Amino acid sequence: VMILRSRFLDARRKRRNFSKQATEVLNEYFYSHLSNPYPSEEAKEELAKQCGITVSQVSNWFGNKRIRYKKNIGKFQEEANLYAMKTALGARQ
Amino acid sequence: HKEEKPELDPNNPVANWIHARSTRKKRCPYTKYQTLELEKEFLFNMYLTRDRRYEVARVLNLTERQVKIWFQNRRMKMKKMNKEKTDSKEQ
DNA sequence: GCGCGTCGTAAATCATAGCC
DNA sequence: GGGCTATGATTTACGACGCG
Repeated sequence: VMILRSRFLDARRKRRNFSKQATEVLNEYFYSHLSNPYPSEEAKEELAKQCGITVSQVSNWFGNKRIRYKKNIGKFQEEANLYAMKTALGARQ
Repeated sequence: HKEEKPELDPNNPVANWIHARSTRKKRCPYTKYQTLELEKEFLFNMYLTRDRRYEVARVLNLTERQVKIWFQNRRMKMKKMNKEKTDSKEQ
């Protein structure tokens, strides 16, 4: 009964945007691998775990991110700078 | 630290990414009728015979290649749905 | 080699969350 | 509340590679 109920609710649950922290993790990976933003299956599993989402959702996120970034690099410049700075600072410590 | 590199490069980092062929057909969403008929056929059998493929393509006004690829994609979708179902079941 | 299989993806499109 | 854009998911179409 619990299973049926949760499945019913899951099916009808509305999509939510990912948490700020999850988006943070995904963006960090994306911008620190900007020359080749194609995580391996293992990397996707690790990201999924860190973000509390599924591997499929990680794949969707990278697919969307790559195409949207490519379509309008200018729009993402500020974001790119932000994460580049963040990883630079992180690498220094 | 290292000399320059990957981030921040004002030059297009996208240049290295793989690109679709310019000859690729633009995606063309199928009609409700086409999709419904394809789903019915898929329910009947997940794999098409050559004759069946020809018939379906003719009736729905699609190419045999489109029908073949639709079935390939549909099988991948089913696989994904099954995986998600079993994944959520065991936890 | 051919022909059809899966796998991963690009790109367009869909659906709607969420902001102003 | 209503329009509008951002965002996550789904749908076509292929390239790469495998197998019989």
